[in-house]
Amino acid sequence: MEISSKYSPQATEEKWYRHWIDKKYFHSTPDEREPYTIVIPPPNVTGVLHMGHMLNNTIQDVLIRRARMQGKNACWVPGTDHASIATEAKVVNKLAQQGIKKTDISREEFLKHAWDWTHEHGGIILKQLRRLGASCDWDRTAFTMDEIRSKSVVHVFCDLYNKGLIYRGVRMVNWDPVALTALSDEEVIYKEEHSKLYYLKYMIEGEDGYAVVATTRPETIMGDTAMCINPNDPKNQYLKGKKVIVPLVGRVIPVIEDDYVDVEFGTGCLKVTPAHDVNDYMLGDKHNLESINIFNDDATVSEAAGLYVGMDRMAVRKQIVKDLDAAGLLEKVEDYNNKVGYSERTNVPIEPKLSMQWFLKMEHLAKIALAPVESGDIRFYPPKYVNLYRHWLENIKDWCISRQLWWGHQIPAYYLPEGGFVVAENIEEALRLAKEKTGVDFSAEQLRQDPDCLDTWFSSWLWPLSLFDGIMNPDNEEFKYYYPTNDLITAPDIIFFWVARMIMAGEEYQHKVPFNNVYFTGIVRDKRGRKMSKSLGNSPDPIELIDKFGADGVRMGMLLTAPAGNDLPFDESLCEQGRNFCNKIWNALRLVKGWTVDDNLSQPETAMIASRWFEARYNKILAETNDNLDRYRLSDALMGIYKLIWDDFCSWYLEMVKAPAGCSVDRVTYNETVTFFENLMKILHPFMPFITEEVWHLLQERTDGDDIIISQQPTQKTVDAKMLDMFGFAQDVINNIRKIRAEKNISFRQAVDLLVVDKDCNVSRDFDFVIMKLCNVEHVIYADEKPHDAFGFIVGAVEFFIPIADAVDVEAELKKLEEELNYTKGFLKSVEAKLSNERFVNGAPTAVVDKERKKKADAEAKIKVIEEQMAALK
RNA sequence: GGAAGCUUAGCUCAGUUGGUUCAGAGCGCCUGCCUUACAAGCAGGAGGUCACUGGUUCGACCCCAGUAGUUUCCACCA
Repeated sequence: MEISSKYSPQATEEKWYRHWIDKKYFHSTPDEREPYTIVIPPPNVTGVLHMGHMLNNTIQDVLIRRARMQGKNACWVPGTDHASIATEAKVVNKLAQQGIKKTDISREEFLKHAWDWTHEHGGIILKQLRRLGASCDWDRTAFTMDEIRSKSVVHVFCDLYNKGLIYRGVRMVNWDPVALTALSDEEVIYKEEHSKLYYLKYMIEGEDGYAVVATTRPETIMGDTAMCINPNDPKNQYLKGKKVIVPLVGRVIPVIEDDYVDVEFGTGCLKVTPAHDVNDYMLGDKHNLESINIFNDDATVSEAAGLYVGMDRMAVRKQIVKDLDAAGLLEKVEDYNNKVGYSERTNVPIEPKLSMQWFLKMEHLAKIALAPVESGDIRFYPPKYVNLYRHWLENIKDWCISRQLWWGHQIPAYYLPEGGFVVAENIEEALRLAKEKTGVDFSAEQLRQDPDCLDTWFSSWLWPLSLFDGIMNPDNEEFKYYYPTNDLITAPDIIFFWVARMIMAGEEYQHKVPFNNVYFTGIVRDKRGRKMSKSLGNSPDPIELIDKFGADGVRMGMLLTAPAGNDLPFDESLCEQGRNFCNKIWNALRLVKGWTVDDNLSQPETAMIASRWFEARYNKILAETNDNLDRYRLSDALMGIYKLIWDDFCSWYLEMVKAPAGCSVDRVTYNETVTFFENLMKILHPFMPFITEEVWHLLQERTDGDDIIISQQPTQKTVDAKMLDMFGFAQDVINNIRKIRAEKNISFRQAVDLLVVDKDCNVSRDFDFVIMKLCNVEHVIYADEKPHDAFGFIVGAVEFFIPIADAVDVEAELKKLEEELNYTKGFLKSVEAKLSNERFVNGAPTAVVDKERKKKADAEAKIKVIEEQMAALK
């Protein structure tokens, strides 16, 4: 059979993915098997695949494929998230390009545009995941705004409202002046900035003097309604009871006292702007101050300010500084580093704003979410995130869940014509409640639904429940079968946004955890350690990578350096390594497929030994692999398999069993080799699904449905440790011979003899044929005497020589032996020191002491051999 | 300001209750090879005071304390 010397992934990958889909291998329905469930962290519906998704979904696919091959009913549910702010922003932009302003069209018209956009761009990312080989149950693809999920969200809102956990009120919230919506605390990112600290003069009313206030935001003085000092501040006692004049504005404001003010900062005088700062708001509340909102929603100056009306806040800052300076009211300006909150989505500075919003009380939910993580019902990998999680929950504030957006789940609150509101899952129910509340019959038109929609995460947090319709229909068979899910694979930056809240929802609605294990991936960075981002342009296109290296190659590249929770410095060369590995496997296949089998041949001794050894080696690595996977150590598991295939199978086993050029191989060896190969492909399959399926089918004719993806993982057998030990000795011998060949420039083609001086008959002769084959040794001769012209080496306490007619450099040989002698003597000394130490012999466990005694005996034997050899050379 | 993590070979990282010759792996690097599966390969090789200082112990990469560097999270005083 002609097989190309290079593995070509493109055709293979497409072929097998289609085959798996046709066979419905990804599809799961409840049955008597143990379920294994993963729900995908839903990507933004209009997003495109980036390296973070690649990592995350590769890991999920490894776990799901392994579970499938363990005989579990594996179900990986895919879906997308409507991503309220992000998607709405995209639609607004698109409309703007067409000259349409959001404010000029109705909610219904806008939503139609949004749905069009969603249908046009939605799901691209899910198609891209297919290229990666993701074995999601596509029949179950869900969307956070589809019917079941939407109903679930509305139901949960009403339920929590009825439980008294959701309330509406005026609070200081984080306002995004570009997206024109409130945000939750989690959506604000603080960035360090080099800014200025401005010292402004506030004239004291009725006096000549003035007080100086230090501020980073001079543009907010139009909203000042007080100056605050610390009552215990000696340097500002003179201001007590006074009134001061806001510069430029001319408004007279009182000096209030509060020990909130830091005496050390600036001048100890604080301007109080209750409408535009969280702490000032608190002060204003406490001291009954007036609150003047000087900004419009888009952060331009409002009429209420009286000055600079209509200008943007940043422009005002520049202008007002000039004006203050011109008026002699600016004392000085200092450089200052502070942190400014930015909107996670639109990347503009947040404006604290007083507004009417909906909130979810968190005290109760935080409490029920902490318990399962503390108790270990949910395990975090790596566990360091437990601390982070606990700290957040213990300091949590109420969750602002309303957004002034249209793309999302509209808040199911209905306002009555004469004030007041009812919360209901639908309009009929709302009408009923309205009548119950007021005694009046209203028509649907008379009720006005709250125009705001809910935070995207208010739907995401129900994901593991709502995917199986567990909110609306909690008794259904599917939900009972698949929930709780097993593993959640996600990035640590959404531990609060998503992970914590899913646990809350799971506990609140099922009194059950939504998943048992959470695997936190690292963040994919570039070679220089920078986070991959669109703006930096340092993120490779995953699809191009797959085109270049194959999906299996890229998967391996992602996994090789990705222990849980560690950042991943991504480098294309990792994918190259993955591609090379595919090629290695491919060539091993070419070798085996090139063999002709002769049924009349009996199995050579070398092959017999090789087979026994590889069986042992394989079982050892299989045990390690299973252990690694059980502990979510995917990189280590993959590396173990990589070395098992490349080093043990290809470099050792195949070299041992392959017949000389032109000769046939016996039936037993052939069959054993194919079986080994198959088993290797099975344990590799979860990591590299395509090439393993291809090789599986090329190794043997398969009946319909005999596919590796649904095969069972090999069972683990006991490891023949003695065999591994003995073979290790033979490997030592072989490596020594190769080293001598390399050092002495003896070509492999030139056959040599091997002389063994083994007085105590320590060494098993079973491996002689192996040594002969792998080192091109013509004769293995057991002798009592050392030859004269020979290069020697020692393994254990056995001497080996390669006689060479050419002169042996006695000096060099002696030097080599001398070094080995010194090393062994030094080693012996340290062992003897330990053994002569009474406290060691009495204190250490007997097993440890026995080991030391054995080390001593071995070293002594070796020293004796070396000394004899040196004497002979002299 | 508070908290947590990290520091082992040129790079990325293992090292699971202190005890095998325990100082490791992969990649990279160097040397020699187109040996009839594979140059995307084969064989061999070199590289490290385990951040630093002190302590506990018969014995420390491992446990404790401190120092330095670094990363992340939380909070935020204008």
